[in-house]
Amino acid sequence: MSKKILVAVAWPYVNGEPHLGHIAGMNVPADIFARYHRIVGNKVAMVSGSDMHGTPTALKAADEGVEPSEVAFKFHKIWKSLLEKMGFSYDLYTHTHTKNHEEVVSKIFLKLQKRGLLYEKTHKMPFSLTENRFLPDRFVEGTCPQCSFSKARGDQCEQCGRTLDPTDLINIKSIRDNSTPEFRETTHQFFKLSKYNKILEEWISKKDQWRINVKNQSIGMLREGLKDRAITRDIEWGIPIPIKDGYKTKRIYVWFEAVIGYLSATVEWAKIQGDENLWEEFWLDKNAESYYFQGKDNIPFHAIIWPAILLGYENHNLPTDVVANEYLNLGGLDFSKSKGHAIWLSDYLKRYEPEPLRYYLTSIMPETSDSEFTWAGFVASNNNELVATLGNFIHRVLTISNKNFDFLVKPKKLNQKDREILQACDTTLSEVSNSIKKRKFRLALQNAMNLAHIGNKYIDDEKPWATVKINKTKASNTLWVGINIISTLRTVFYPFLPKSSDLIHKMLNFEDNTLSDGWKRKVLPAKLKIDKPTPLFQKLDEEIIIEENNRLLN
RNA sequence: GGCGACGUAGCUCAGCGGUUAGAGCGGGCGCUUCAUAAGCGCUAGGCCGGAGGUUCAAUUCCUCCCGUCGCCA
Repeated sequence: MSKKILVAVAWPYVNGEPHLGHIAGMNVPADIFARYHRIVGNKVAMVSGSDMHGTPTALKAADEGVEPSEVAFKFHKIWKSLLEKMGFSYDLYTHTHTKNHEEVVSKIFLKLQKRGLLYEKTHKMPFSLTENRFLPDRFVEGTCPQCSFSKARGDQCEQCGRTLDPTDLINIKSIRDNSTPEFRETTHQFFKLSKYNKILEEWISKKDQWRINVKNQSIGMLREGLKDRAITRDIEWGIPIPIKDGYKTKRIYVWFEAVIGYLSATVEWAKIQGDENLWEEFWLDKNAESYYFQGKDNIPFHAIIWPAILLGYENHNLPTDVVANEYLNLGGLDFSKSKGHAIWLSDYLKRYEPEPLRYYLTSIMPETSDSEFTWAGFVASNNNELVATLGNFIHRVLTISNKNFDFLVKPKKLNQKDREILQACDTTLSEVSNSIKKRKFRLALQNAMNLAHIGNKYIDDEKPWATVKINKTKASNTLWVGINIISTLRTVFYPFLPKSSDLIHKMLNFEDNTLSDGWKRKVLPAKLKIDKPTPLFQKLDEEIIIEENNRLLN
């Protein structure tokens, strides 16, 4: 029974490059999940894209004196290419500055309006007299009324953390030209979020598979009560508002339209597939499942706001799960760009392979609490686990086979131990499967790696390098079982290390690829020729720990 | 300030009312030598953030406090 699985990955702001914190929290788990569902035979649409209209992007453009589109497209290209290099298997990675996205956003906007879920309200906003326009919250600063910090922004004070409204600021100034703005009335569209308070609370209460932080935070917010939110702004960069009068100089506010990207990207993907209605399988079929991967800062948008929009729009599937990760920190410091501490993905990829990083980031994935990236940890994980345990197991079995046998043939009779090992392969398949299904990716990786330990112990116990001299059949049988383990490792590591899996696949002279063999222990050909293997993973020199740490200090 | 999560061995984390708190990695010791000096076994290591409380019994439940992070005001 093939299921339909929508894998929705958070949309990054394109005001900078991806760093390791970004991909550890959303891309890595999403890709594992998507690849797993594909290999078990489910129909997957993994979609995301760049959030082009985010305030940070507009702000960066303003800082550099260029158009927002220039910044957005520049970083969109970078993101897209780096995500590809990491082997993330997006069915579509698009962006929000497309005609298609605008159409879908407009359609939803108009539907909500038609259903009486939007209303107009006027409030006061800072207006720059020198630039003749309204200033976004982050374009003004002034003295914080709480802590007297002189550079508090219009949305928040960086010193005391208080959230602010521009009208709260004392001695307000435009950060663009230091001029003093005046407050003018402006009219905006508000979404009746409050209408969905109760229904969302009931809906989330039933989600017993959701991670505890996601569920409790959402319920907490709902108990406090939702407030209606403005979904338009006085800005030029963004999606135009499909209202004829009075909204020419305004745009849809980014938090409202970016989440719609999940739907619009699926629609775009369907068009590219040549079947315009294909998106409906994921959004209208009530048996379809949808999983949203993102960082913990994004929980309210995915667990409350997006579901509310979907409820207003009618009939579209609500999230099956909102898989929010905590943060990946660096040496105890935040990975945040603004604080200047980051390992950029582009830098990493200049020097190292993608898969050791996928492995390490999965092993320390911040599923339940913040975790820490260290170069020492990275090197240890590569050298001790990938190379020494997994890579070496494969290498030793293939080497002994290649040196001693022209062909391995299917054993006539297996002993008790051999059968137990084959059983362990099957057990591993189901353990990894269960862990991934439950979105426990760290555990799933451990389940997979455990089979390599079992394999190493089996080879140690059976000593085929010795038995080959006295009992060639026994040695051959052991190696045959060993190849079964390798073949199973190829399968269970596929969601995590797809390239490596396909390399193993080739080494074993199998036809087609890992994906096409499905999630099961492959029935091996009766006669197996084993070539001289080349190591799967390379050891890293411990020197790089010092090198990389020095780079971080600069 | 309010809400939420987290705080358990050097590191990454499990556990969550009940015998001496677990795993992987790292450390130490031993075995092995087919393999990228890889592997296997054994072992050391912890007032389970702090203070109270509930209970026959608490790392596990409750309260308060401290710390970290996120969201909201």
